[in-house]
Amino acid sequence: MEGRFNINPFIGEQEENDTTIENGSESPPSTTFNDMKMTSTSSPKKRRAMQKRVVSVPIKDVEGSRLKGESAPPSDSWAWRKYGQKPIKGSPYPRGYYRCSSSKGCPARKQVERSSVDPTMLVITYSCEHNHPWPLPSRNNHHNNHHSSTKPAKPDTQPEPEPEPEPEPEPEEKFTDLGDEALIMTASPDDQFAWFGDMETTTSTVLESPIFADTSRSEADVAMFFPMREEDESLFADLGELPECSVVFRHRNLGPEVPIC
DNA sequence: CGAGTTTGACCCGCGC
DNA sequence: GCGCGGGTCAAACTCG
Repeated sequence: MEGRFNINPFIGEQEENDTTIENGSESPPSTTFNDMKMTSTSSPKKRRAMQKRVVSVPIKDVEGSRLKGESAPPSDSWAWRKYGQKPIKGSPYPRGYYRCSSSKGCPARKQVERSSVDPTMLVITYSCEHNHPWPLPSRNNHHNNHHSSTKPAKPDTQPEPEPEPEPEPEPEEKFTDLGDEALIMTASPDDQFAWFGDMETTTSTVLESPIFADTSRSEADVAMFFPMREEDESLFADLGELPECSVVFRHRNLGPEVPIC
């Protein structure tokens, strides 16, 4: 685990605009850059609905993964390609923009910046088109294991932890049942998602999400998203607060992986 | 040579 | 209508 700090993109979420899209009923986005532009997070109006998840991670943990520089990306299982960086007003730290490079059409993106409030925390915002399922880290993505794509080179940029899965052709259907907002990702513990449990248990990851704030989420709700075995339950006991847009890790033998965006 | 990073410019939405 | 700020593009550069 050393070199890899896994930040869970599916934790903590913040939806900005879900009004435009309803379950993919909207015409399929061409997912082109132009499109993405429209989806940028700041404008809710015309921008394509994007699911956002904000994750705060103790930078320390990240650093741990980065043996060398202070910004070596916590290698997660996915490849992220940095496509921009900008100084953010009000924050002494720049924000890095990453795009999923694990697969071609991967719509997932993430923004990494150090919290201006708490410099020891790294705030990672994951975004994905509403229509798209969160990249599902399939077992096939092992290549990510060697955090390949992301070059370990970057010395002081931000970390990039995110599982970027392979964009499936028509994933929407998968989530339809789960609900537009529900993000359920399943993966075996030994898979890329292992980081999830790892992260939660070994790091004091802070989940920031409106949903969290809103304690209205009952355990029952959580249960819905975290159907797991007892052992798992205990493992994720602390995760009970995961928001609907979260990831559900299911053992392979328990059922198919179902990512929900 | 390919993949990823860096950096400046451009575009778009929002607030005043 | 204008300016600001955020987000993305794209060319150039670096590294394995």
